[in-house]
Amino acid sequence: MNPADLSASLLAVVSGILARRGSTEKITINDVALERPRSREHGDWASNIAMKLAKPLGANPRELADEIAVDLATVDGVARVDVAGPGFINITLDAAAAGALAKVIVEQDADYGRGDLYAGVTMDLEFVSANPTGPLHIGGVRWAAVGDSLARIFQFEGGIVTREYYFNDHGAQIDRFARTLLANWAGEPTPEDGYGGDYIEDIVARVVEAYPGELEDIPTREEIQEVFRAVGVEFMFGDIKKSLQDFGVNFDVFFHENDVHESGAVEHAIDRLRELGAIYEKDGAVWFRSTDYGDDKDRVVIKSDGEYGYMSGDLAYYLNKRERGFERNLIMLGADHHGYVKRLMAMTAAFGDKPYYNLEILIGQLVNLLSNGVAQRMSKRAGTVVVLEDLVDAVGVDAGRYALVRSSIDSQIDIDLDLWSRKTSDNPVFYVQYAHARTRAVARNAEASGVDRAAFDASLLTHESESSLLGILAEFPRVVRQAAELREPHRIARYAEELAGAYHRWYDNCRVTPLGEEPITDLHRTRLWLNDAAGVVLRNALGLLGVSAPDRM
RNA sequence: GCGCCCGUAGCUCAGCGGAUAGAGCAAUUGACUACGGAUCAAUAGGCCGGGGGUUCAAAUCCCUCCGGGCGCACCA
Repeated sequence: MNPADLSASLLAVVSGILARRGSTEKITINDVALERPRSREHGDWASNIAMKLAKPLGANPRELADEIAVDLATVDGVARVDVAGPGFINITLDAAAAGALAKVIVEQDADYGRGDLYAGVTMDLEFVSANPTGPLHIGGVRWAAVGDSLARIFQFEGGIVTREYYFNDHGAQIDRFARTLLANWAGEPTPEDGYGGDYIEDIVARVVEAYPGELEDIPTREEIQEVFRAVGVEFMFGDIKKSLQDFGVNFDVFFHENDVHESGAVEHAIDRLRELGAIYEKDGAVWFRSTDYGDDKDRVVIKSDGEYGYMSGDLAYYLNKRERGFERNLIMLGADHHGYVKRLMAMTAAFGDKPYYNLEILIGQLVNLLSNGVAQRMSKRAGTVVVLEDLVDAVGVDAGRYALVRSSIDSQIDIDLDLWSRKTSDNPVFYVQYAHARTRAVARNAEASGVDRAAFDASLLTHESESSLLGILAEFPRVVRQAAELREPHRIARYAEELAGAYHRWYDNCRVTPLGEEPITDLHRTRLWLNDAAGVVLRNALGLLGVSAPDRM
């Protein structure tokens, strides 16, 4: 008996009552969704359907609840149904019905929790996309952790997911980067709009090293700068890729902005908008009439000097993604880019697509760094950069990823570097990982003392901590689905913590291996199933976060 | 001025229409001759930023004010 079965039973019961009352009120499976009560004394599952239906039926919610309760109590596997408060229906399953789940989970193993929310849907997730003008700073790292986790969640829900990095190797930022390298090489001061930071010197040295001849022999300054641009960007790009790989984030596509310009895709996109009547000319420039689609102001696509405006690249890139066949396109951006949302949605609508469906922009708040309790301002140009490697060096990949993915992206998060670099375990990731390691230790001990999974009798799982653990295990598929729908991976992390807590409590109360000379019984064997089920779900949850589930710590 | 996000326990943050608002850390107390004590049990700590409104029911939805962060170029 899982929540879906129970919902179906409840639906049948309520439909029967509606028919009996001669009501034309229509209800669906969504109306009878069960929730897990906060307090254990309210049973395993609760429904508020009676309160929802009371008004349209003109009925007293408590009486209606009583009526539902009587019928529901006859359902197989339901031990007790109580009506409480203003009309809550609290359902308690019998131990056998609730406990059967443990075996199901162990048998489904890595597939437990998998859903079909996005079955067969092509999805492109674009994230990080930092300019190759420096190492990955901490802000970009948040999206690496969150974006990769989201991709895993979508895949778990059946989505056909592409992880994509938009590599901006075209614009003025790259020119600034090249000029900075050139100036450093020539022993000149860093240009006013250039980049600071120790890595500049390093890159310069590597470019000099990599260049087959002598840079001094190149006749013009422009040509030398071009060498620094091409080779320097390549190095930077390689460094970023490697950092991400080491962080467990692997992109399927690295898309170069240059391609979009060189392939004629920009003209193609503008032509397309022109056909659709969304393009006009004014003051010698070419404009996209984005205000027709909800934007605050129209946007320049070709400047009066003939150069392409910034947005032209976005137009071409989006169209390119659609032409590559992606139904859903998600872009993750930092809060400093939230102003883009309207114009990108206007673009989506102008192309005849559905805003917030074919294109979604996820805006995440910035990460603050605290050092000695003082916020550090990050600036690439000033060189006060905290990069991915700093975080990994301080706390490791697992803790780093977990910490970044544990909070809602709507919240700014503070990362106290002093605290984190202490490597103490005041980070919940250890709590969760330890719970998993413990499930493995218990399984090892069970094997050593002769407890196996030859028997399974769910009716023996009667301890309070067992029904509590089972209730949480049952929720995993719903949590995954919700995390996918809301694009909120942090829900998985919070769930994992709750599960770890329930597991530790169960461990404290219920032994899998017998003590001393006690004989091995079916209770021990059945508990081994439950133990392993908890291990499976902890492992699956951590897997969705890109965090390892160690067997030993 | 306009726009987006946030204001919940000492700290970092969950909860986003339901029943007594939660977790981790920090504090106090207790449990190791019991499957790893990296654990567990207990105590203490909240006008859920302020004020209106909608609802049977609001931390959650709407309005407004206050406070904080980030944006509003023919820059990228």
